[in-house]
Amino acid sequence: MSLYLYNTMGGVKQLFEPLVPDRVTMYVCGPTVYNLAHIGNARPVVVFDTLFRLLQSQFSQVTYARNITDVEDKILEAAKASNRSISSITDEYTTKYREDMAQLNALQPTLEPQATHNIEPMIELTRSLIARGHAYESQGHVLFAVESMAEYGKLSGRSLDDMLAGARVKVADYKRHPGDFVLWKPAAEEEPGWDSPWGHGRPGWHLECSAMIREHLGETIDIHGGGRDLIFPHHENEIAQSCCSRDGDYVRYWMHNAYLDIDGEKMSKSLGNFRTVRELLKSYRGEVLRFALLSAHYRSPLNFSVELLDQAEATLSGLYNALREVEGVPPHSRVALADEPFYAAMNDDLNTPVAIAEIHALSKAMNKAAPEDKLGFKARILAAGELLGILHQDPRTWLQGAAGEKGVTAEQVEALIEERIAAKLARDYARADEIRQQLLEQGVILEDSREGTKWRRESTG
RNA sequence: GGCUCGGUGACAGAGUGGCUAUGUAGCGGACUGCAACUCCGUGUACAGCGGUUCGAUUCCGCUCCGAGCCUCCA
Repeated sequence: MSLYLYNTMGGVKQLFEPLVPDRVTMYVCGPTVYNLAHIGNARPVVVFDTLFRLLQSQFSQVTYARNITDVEDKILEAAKASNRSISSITDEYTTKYREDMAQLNALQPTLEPQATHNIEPMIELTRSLIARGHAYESQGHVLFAVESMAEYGKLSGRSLDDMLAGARVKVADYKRHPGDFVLWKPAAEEEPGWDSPWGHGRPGWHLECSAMIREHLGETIDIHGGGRDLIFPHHENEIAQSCCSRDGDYVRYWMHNAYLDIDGEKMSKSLGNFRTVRELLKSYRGEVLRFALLSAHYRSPLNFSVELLDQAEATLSGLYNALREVEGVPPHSRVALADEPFYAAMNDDLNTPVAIAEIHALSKAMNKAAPEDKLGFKARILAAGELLGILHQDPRTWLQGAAGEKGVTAEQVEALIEERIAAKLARDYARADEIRQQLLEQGVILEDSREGTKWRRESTG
């Protein structure tokens, strides 16, 4: 089964082949830890976690790094505004970030390098850029000279002329060219900083990724991912830094996810139209959020709304309901992934909507299958779910433990079911219906079957 | 202004030059004591106008609308 990925560099789907056979290196831009992650920030996490799972299913050694940016102007501002130390802020939000992403069933990356622990490689990188004539020092800053790189702008498909034409930024007087960007900047006495050949200072935004990739993953990596909005300038500048500091490739496959829209507008911190993951987890289980994020292809914008989450929850419950009907856990027999339609969809540039549709097809087939065949379908559904990071819970737990769990307890429900069974045996259908109605008002749905009465909580938003 | 990317049925969302995407919701039927679940069926969906073609939602052009990047942002 061949994996095809859309490469932003070049703009076409390509067959994915790691540089070193059976060994994959992937780096994804992680959070700047100065506040809570919003659901838009969670999209790349879920998308690349899913890719991580897919890669692990076919390559024996997959190294996945996701950085933590713990030095940045926003953090300094946050510290100043709240009168707290930098580290107390970055520690708090690093922890919360990990907690939130774990709720989305995102696996821990292989590595989580932190910027402040990798200053030396950044200084080294800067030094080599100066030595090779691609960077210069000016008024305490070290800047990358974009004109020194013939291919600058290749990833984002823009030329220096285009950028100048649209320049809305006032150009700092220490820049030779308006497009030059900061590698190292001076820090005021009271600001955090590190000693460098260019004085007390701190790194520019783009520097850490280039330096940490080289430090932890190597000169050339296979996959680099992040949100679309990072294409320019962030990733463009990373390429400039890394490619100009030595010879050779930097990243072989660039992948970028589209963002979440709210009312047709991008969800973003600056627009203020965001919902934090932490807030949403109060109303929806992490699996619902994850499923919702996977319901659109990663390169398409996704309309985010309460309706989307409610639909996601209803859909998941339908699948869990089908799984509950099939008693027993499939043996750990290998599902032949290569033969599975859902696997083919995943290998087609991570086409999760189609993969999900294939799970529905399996679910439907399982419902109609002869009893002895059902377990086989269940195994295939669970294998598909595992690849997507969903359907990993016990169906009963899922169905009976909906978010909130307000109202009646499981024990009360069971007791009422007993009473209702007795009423039914006595042909007291009025009482039986009364109990059903009473439970329904508490958000509990009963399902009678030959094997007895099952129940589940209604999906709620 | 420069550079990109989109407009699919109530909602979400794939995909394709001619064949049911899929799901949620709705409607009809089977099943059920009644329900639920499940199954079966169901909706003049592809922004508009031209063009290419035997045939276009799918290719090309134009128009309208929307979004993104160019400045911190997943």
